[in-house]
Amino acid sequence: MPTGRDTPRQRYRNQVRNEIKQAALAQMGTGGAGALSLNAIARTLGMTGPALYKYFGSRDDLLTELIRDAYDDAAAAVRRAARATAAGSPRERLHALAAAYREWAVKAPHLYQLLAGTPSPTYQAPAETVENARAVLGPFLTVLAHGQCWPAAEGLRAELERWLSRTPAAAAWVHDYAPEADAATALAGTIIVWARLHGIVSLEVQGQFDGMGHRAATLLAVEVESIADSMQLSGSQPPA
Amino acid sequence: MPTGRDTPRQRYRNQVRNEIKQAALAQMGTGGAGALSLNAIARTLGMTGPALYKYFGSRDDLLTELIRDAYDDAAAAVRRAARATAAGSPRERLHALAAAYREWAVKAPHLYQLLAGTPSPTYQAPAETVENARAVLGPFLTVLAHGQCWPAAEGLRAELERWLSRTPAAAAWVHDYAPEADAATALAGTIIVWARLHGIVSLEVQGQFDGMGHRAATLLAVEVESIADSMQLSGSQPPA
DNA sequence: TGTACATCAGTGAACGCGCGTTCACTGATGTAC
DNA sequence: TGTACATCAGTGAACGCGCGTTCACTGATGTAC
Repeated sequence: MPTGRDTPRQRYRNQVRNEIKQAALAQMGTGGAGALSLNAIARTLGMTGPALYKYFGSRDDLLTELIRDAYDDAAAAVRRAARATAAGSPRERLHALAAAYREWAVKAPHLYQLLAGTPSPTYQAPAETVENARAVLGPFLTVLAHGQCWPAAEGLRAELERWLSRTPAAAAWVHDYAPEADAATALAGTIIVWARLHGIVSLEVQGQFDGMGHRAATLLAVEVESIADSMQLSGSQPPA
Repeated sequence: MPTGRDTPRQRYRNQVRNEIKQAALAQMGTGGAGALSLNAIARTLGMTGPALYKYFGSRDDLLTELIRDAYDDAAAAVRRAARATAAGSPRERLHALAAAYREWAVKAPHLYQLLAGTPSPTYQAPAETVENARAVLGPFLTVLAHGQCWPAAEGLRAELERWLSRTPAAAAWVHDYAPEADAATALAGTIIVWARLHGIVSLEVQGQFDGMGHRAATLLAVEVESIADSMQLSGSQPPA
């Protein structure tokens, strides 16, 4: 379907670009980190290796774009959950955001590995990455803006408060997503949720829970409920 | 120093084996997962590639041994902390175990990546791995044997209880480390601690906290204190 | 509508590279008598 | 103590492989008049 001023050639070009990316992800699915080979991708698309250079400047360019896409995709999934629960209680929303993040990762494990793992020996991630990660965590700030700090977390909160006062870009980010909140408290909660999410999801995606008798979703719900209790979020836990 | 019946040749052999492993780890430090090259290792030791085949059957054999060593090392670090705090309160001991695990990982990030990440495209981990992971987590079971389950975690506990009754090997493992305890409760707590530890440590080791204004140790202490509160462990938090 | 020209996707050959692994060998170290 | 033999660490050449990337090219698609 032509959109506006896209010429047929451009549409074809975009289509092939997407096929290349798709093949690249599939290939990383079986083989992990550094298993991305331009020649192998070309082969699965019925092309020869050099043809890919019409679409991407180099192997690293392709990798960079895949990582950017993955961040965008994750951020979109979280944002979607935030919109879908806009009318819910903070506690419900936190459960929804965390579940959305986990489900996104489980559905697209190759993408998750791209964000979570060190992708490749030689590859150096672009600085842009920080921005992208912030977009994923933003909605958590919004929800946790309704939370209180608790005694054991005061030390963490204090470190973050000092940092925010020294780092305008970070303060602006928090303010964007949680304008009314105590920034350091919302950020402390977000970091905790982030670490808990990452711990559970990365263990699950790497199959380390396979030999254990619990579901990752159950574990995640316990952990989200725990932080919601600590921060005294209002609302009740949604049914599983 | 010759130990018993070690001939000089065997001592030399062991020494070179260790030098190879050491070089392998250093190489994985700069380059991550699949960056392990026999030829490169040999070069740094002033040898030629084929010489390594006198010490290891193949590249995969070397990798397998490195992973086994890493697990042993991690387990030893945690065990050491458990012994050093044997007289302490459960809460103090839990902080000590978690801190020991994190410090081990931070001091030897290459080793940690070996346990945590998917090591290499082609490499398949041996089944032995589950045993090794259990040795690392064992001391946590012992300490958390003093904990209570809390309402939000009942669902997780129930899943684990069902699994333990179906899986004698797992039940035996828990019983070894926590003979007096409610096995499912101790295990639920251990899995939560494991996931929190892994989340924090892997984010730290991958440098994802670098752009943020808190120390990982502070975050870990908050998280350990949180689980200690949830499980009503006795004792007070040791000073940082 | 038809013709001349420009664009550009894709090919095939070639480059240099490093890899894991094998093999027959050299030469030093250790052992048996 | 000296000699004959076995062990074994390490070498150097060679194998086949796949990689990223370059280059000059062909041929189809699109554009301008």
